[in-house]
Amino acid sequence: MTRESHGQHRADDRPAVRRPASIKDVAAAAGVSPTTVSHVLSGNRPVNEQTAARVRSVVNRLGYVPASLARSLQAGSTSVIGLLIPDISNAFFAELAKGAEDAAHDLGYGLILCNTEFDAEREDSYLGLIRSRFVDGMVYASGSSPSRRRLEALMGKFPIALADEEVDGLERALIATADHEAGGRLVGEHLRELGHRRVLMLTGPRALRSGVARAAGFVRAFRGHVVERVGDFKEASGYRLVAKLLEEGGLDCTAVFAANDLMAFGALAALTEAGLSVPGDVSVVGFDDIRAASQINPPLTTVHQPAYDVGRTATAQLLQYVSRGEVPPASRHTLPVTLKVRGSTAPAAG
Amino acid sequence: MTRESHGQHRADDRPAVRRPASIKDVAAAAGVSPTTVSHVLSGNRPVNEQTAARVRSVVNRLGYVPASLARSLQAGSTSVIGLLIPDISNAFFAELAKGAEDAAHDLGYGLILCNTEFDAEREDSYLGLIRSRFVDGMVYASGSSPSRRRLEALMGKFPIALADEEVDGLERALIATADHEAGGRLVGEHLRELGHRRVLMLTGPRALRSGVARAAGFVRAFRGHVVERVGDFKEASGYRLVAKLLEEGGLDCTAVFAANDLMAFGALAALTEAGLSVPGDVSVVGFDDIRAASQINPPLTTVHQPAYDVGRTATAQLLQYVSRGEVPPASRHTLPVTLKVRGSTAPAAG
DNA sequence: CTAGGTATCCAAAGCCCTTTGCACAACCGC
DNA sequence: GCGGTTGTGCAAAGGGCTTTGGATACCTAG
Repeated sequence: MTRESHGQHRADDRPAVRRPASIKDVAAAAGVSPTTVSHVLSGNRPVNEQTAARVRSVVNRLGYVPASLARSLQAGSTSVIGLLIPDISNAFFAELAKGAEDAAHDLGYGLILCNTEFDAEREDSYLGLIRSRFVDGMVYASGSSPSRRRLEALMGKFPIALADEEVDGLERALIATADHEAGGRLVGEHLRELGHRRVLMLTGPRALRSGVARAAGFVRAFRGHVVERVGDFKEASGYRLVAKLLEEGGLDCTAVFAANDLMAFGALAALTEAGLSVPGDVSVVGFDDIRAASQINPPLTTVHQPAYDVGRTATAQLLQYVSRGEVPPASRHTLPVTLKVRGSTAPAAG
Repeated sequence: MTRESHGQHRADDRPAVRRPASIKDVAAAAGVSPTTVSHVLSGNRPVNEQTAARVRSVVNRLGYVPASLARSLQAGSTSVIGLLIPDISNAFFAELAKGAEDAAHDLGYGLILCNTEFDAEREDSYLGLIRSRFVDGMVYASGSSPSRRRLEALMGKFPIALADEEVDGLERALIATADHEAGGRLVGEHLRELGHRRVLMLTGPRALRSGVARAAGFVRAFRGHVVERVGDFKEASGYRLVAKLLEEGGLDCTAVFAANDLMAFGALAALTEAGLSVPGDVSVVGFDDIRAASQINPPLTTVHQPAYDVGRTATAQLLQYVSRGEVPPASRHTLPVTLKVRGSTAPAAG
């Protein structure tokens, strides 16, 4: 009992946060029932204009704002979705996030940022958001492979859209993705036309289908010798892989194709440090066309991915169904990519 | 008729989304009361191990996950906060967002991304999130000035933290910001030590307090002659201002200090085009240390801002109070900046 | 004068969960 | 045996909102 009174009202101590006005307070102050207040605010049923005016005035005076939580509970949906991405500080995902945010905001939805750092545990904790129905849906862009199984189970029960990502055996899914295979093909053709015959390809983790598609498209179009090294889409890994090869006695390739721009940056740095000139000695190609790609020296030849559109399309598609309480159907939206030829590629030396 | 059959048999069709199991369903299936289920799951009160096991098995079988919405309603808080920024595709804010997200996730909070594009209307709609108590707090990083007044009113009532942002006359606020003044000072000292005596300073709009602080710190430490030109933080303005001075008969300065990296890039381009060598003839310094700064040629000497830490600190501070249901006190956290000396600065010629 | 609107408003039933006060046994030491 | 623990589980009271089926009063028409 003493403990209770301690919490109740510590006389000389004002409460940490004053309880905000509820619909009951408004009703009482206006001399009507909560029902009427609700009707005035929502317009769901007609209310006598005089009464309505009185209610509105009280609402203003008390600064009443309906608790969206209660409304959501009653409505059975929150008007919030999640966006699951590995790394918001990667310009590609930032751009994608912007597209997703725009689409969500257009339809009055909020967007919860789920940054996973490719950490399976973190991803799971964020997927809890949808299982506990705190979000009405989820845009899933490139997660950690360990959770694929879990994702699969979720997709049947909850509205999920895949952005720039594919999942083996998940046919029944809503997917918006750039044309990775075509992107790889464009690079393959470009390097081939420049006379390159031996290329170092820095891929991402094999579990990510998008990366696999890029590599496949490239190999198919290039038709030369391809040395493959597996990285993790981070700048450091591009640097490390190339530096290691150089140490071990030479690259033995006239070009490097990195599966994303960040790794290309890393490769560029390693090459430059080793005294090699780009594109004089070695050509470098990236993928994504993040902003820095055109600002770096030399400007990076890369495949432009419509990151913004991918995010926007995936989200808009998802919401089209979520907002009607439906589970989205299987459908695929493949967005075109383009090759941006810049200064980092040149005809093969020799 | 055709339309309906298109949507599958509608008469006795299952609903679009099956109603998920509630605590009542679990209780009924396990032959206990909802109370007991709650206790089993929360551990708030001891439950007979045999009963608990039975409940847990039913929970698994039904795939029951408590509706976080109901829990939040009852608890009076949602464990979600908002992050309001102008542009997530700007690398600085993406980094800041990452810090904020990390801090939030560490404490089990979700983060709603509020991207405003400097649009006052959009900002207001997002501030509704906090007024309707859908978020427990808000990290506010650089909003549109029109809403300052509104922000001011909010700060008294709701938990809000300012990130890398200052507001005139808003003393009673929780603020985390980089030490802009010190950054300017570092640059001032650096150029002074290199023997520069006349410097062209490209500032940002005077309305932004952070830019003003940078300039003030610089002037104080440099103690030489400073020519000031006002830009707008964009690359083009850096180019334009320098090009114009060169046309009008010479720079008459041995160094340029731009208030951010983008303007420094512009300045660099203008100088190079005019046949001047950097840093041979003129030294150039930027501010922010965005990625491209180290990749440009020559690599840019600049002030590194801890964007990640600013986001993280602002959020962690906010949550420290929010998680206890308190309104955060006025406090200021100034984070240290560092000077990155790279290839764009050298001793003054002559 | 009554049947059938129409305009207004309210009571009560949820939405799904957690918390708290009790009830009921079974058991303890004295 | 008696007051007093422990262990175990339930009923009921919210938390703040929306929705829905009346209730009430007042009218209009037949």
